[in-house]
Amino acid sequence: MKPPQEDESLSETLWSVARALRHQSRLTLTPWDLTPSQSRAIESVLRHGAMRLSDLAHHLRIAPRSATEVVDDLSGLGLVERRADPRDRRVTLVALTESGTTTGEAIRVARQAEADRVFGTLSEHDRVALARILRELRSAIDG
Amino acid sequence: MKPPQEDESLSETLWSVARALRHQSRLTLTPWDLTPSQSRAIESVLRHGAMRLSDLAHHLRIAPRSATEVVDDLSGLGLVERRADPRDRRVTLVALTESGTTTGEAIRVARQAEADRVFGTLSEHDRVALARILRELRSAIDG
DNA sequence: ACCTCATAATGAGGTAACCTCAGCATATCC
DNA sequence: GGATATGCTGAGGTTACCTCATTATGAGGT
Repeated sequence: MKPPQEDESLSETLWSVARALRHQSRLTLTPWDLTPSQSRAIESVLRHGAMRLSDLAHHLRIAPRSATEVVDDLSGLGLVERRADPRDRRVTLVALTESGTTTGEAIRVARQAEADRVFGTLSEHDRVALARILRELRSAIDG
Repeated sequence: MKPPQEDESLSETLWSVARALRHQSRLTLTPWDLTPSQSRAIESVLRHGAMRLSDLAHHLRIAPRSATEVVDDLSGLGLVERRADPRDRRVTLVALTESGTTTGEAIRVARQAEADRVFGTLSEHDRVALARILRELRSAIDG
C-alpha cells in the first residue's frame, strides 16, 4: 500500500521542474529581448527553412492569425521577411533575413549550452531512463 | 561522443509531457468550469484553511491585486467568502463556503484519480527513479 | 469563360489573466 | 500623535492569444 501523497508530490515535482526550466529558458533568451513565441518562430524557420505562415502557426501551435502577429513583430525587428511563393500566390513564405539567421544560430548555441548545463549533470544512464519514463508517461496521458 | 540531438530531444520530451499534463489537468477540471487559477485557489484554501488574500496570492504566485480578481470570481460563484480578520482589520480572510468545500473535495478526488491514472502506470521503481532524477534536474537548473 | 467552393493571409474587434500605480483604511513604532 | 509601513482594491494598461469577416487566389466542374 503506497501512501497517496507519493503520486501527488511526483506530479508537483514535475511541474516545478517545468516551471524552473521555463524560467531558465527565459533567462537564456534575455540577450535578444524576444518573446518565447518569437524565438520559437526563429528556431523553427532556422531548422526547417522558409515556410508558409500557416505552417509556422502549426509549428507554434497557435492560430494562423496569431502567427501573422508574430511575423509582423519579427519583421519589424528585421529578423524575418515575407516572400512570395512562386507556386501559389496566396501564400506568404516566412524566411529569415541575414540578421535573423545570425540571431537564430546564436540562440541555438545558447539553448544547447543551457541544455548541456541542465541535462549534462545527469548520468548517461539517468538520461536514458528519464527519456524512457517520460515517454511512458506521455502515452499514459494520451492513451 | 554523444550526438547533440540527445539533450535537445530530452528537453522537448519533457516539454511535451508537461503540455500533455496541462491538457489533461484542464480536462479533469471541465466538470466545474473553473480556470486553473480558480481551482488552484480552492485547492490551496482547502489544504491550508482560510488565509489572507495576500497569502493566497503568494501560493498562486501572482500579485495580490490579481488574487483580488480570482477571489471576486470565486466569490461570485459562491465558492469562497471574504471574512474579517479579528486580529487585523486591514486583512480579508478568504474562506471556503460549504459549496466551495464540497467542490474542493470533489476536485481533489478527481485530481488524485488523474494522478493515479497517469503515474500509476509506472512501476514503483520508475516512480522512485523519476522523482530522484527530477530533483537532480531541478537543482541543476537552480544551482 | 464562368461559376462555385476551398484555402491563405489579414483587418477588426474581443478576451483572459495577468500587471503597475495610486489611494484608502488600518496598524506599528517612535 | 505623527511618520511610516502594510493590506486590499479601483483604475487603467499589457500581452498573447482568440474568432469572425473579408480579400485574393487557386482548383474543379460545366
